[in-house]
Amino acid sequence: MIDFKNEIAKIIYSDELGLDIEEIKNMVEVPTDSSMGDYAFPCFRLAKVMRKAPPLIAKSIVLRISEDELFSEVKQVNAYVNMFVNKKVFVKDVIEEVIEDGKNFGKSNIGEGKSVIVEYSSPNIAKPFHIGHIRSTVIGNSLYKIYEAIGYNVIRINHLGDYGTQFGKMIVAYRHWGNEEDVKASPIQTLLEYYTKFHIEVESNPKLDDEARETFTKLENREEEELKLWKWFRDESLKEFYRVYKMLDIEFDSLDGESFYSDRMPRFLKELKDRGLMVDSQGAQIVDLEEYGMNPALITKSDGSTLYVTRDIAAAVYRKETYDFEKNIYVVASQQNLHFKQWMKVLELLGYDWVKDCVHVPFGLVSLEEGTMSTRHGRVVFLEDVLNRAIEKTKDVIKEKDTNADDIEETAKMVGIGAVIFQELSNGRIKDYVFSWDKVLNFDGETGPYVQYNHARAASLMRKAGEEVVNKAEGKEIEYDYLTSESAYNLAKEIYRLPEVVKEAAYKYEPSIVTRQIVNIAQAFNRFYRDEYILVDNEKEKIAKMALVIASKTALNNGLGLLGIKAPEKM
RNA sequence: GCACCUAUAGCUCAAUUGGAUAGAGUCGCGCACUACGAAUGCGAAGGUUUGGGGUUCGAGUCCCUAUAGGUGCACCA
Repeated sequence: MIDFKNEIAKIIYSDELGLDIEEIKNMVEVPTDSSMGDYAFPCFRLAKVMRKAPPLIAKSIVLRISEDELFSEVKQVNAYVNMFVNKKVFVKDVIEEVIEDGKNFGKSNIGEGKSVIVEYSSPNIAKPFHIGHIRSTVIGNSLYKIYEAIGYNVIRINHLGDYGTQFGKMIVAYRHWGNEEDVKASPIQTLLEYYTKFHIEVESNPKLDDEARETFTKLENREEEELKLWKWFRDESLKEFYRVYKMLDIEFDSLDGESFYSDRMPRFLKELKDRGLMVDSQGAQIVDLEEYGMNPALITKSDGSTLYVTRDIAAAVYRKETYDFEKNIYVVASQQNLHFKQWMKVLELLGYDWVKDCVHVPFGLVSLEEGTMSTRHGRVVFLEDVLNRAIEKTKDVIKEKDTNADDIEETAKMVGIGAVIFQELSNGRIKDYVFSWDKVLNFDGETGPYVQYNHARAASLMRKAGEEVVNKAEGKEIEYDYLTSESAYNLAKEIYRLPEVVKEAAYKYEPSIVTRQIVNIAQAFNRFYRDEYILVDNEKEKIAKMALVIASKTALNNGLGLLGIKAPEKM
């Protein structure tokens, strides 16, 4: 597609400005009010260099941009150069590109030949998969799709919380009060009960804590009995996690969690010592970070066992050496901001300069109306329940509306689960939010079902138009004179933006930017649908309009795909 | 106490990174299903961008400060 900002920058560019084309391109903006133009160039910043009043500069620029093929009108308004693009050229350019690219529309090859790692989901073994986990899981999955779309080879890592003192406690609890059948029947629930019981019992019997630490040390030393139990707990938990991953259609390339790095740590302990970074403090080994305004990083406990700072250091180095990433992205809650700053600083002090390519992508807290989530106090909403209820709700809606959905079961899954994912990805990640059933089960307004609905409606139009018309539209036998209306043009404009929005989302690690754009496309499609009757008798007009319908459907489908949401043909 | 994050319409959120008259959805109100899907559309209403200073041609956006909420701060992850 024509890169209008770039075209404008090329025209405006001249040596005396002291700016390169890329800088000028970044100055080109889209006016908030489209009646002022499709693109605008503010001249304030040039005033200093050129020693001329901004409006005069604007005037001189206007003279250099001819009203030719690309622009139908260029005018100066105060310090701005306002440009209106040639609608016919623009609509043609967009439609032909989308039809040609099809499923690849929105993609680019910026990342070709390069790898990024996305670490996401990372639940703790033997703990329930609850609504709090949806954020990392769904944001990470979307970032994977977004980075893949801009050409990167993406490695998806589920950094399981499968190690640490907690497993010492779990094993101790199992030995005291557990039995095999209960665990097999309902692994996570049972293991959680043991874990909770441990915390109650330890109040009156502090020796249990010592026992747990010893047990964990045995696990670290890979003693057979402990290792066997640990592996069993892990496998049973994973089975339950995968039920949810399957519903969400999410996969991973690696499940190497914390345990995987357990035997890779001595190397770093040595490096830290050799560099004189390791300090003894109250029996523990620390790296002092006071001069960087941080608390010390705890490397090993007084009993010699390691902590998660150490494991994250080992993990980062392992990943660099294994995958040679350009970027190593961690989708982890903002509560861990300090932790990430700490271990990254330690790596920097060790001289690993690539640590600058490790990015923590934080997100805000999910709480319940009753307060912050707490499995031990029963304040928890399971993700699986949320998905199931969304599916049930969708079934009710389908029955009530008596729609033309073919397979109710399948459609309800697409729409219900899509609604939950969409909701999660519609706000900026850093925002905290309070989980609400009303909100997650609301399908009106700027929601997943709304976007899917418009996609289904476009599909419906294609079915009604018939194969012949669709084929001609896809064969680009299009008379663009039929697509000159304001609503057709605005729709094309929103579709046009998708590829650049994908890049922005990648660069900012922010899927919600894509979410917002597909809402814009759906809204513009709706307006086009309202303003113009599409299945007209005039064959050529019908084909032209169908081409725009197809382009809209493609854009919606691809956009939803980047969020990890399916686009039903009927619903 | 210190550090980081957040604060925009009744509610949930945007605002092209410092640009023109701050936009959507939702709630409530009033409309529209006898051409293509009402999970929809249209209209009106809704604002001292938390308060106060500052920086400059220009500030919701940057700086300072106050307030409110959240998160984190040594042997859990």
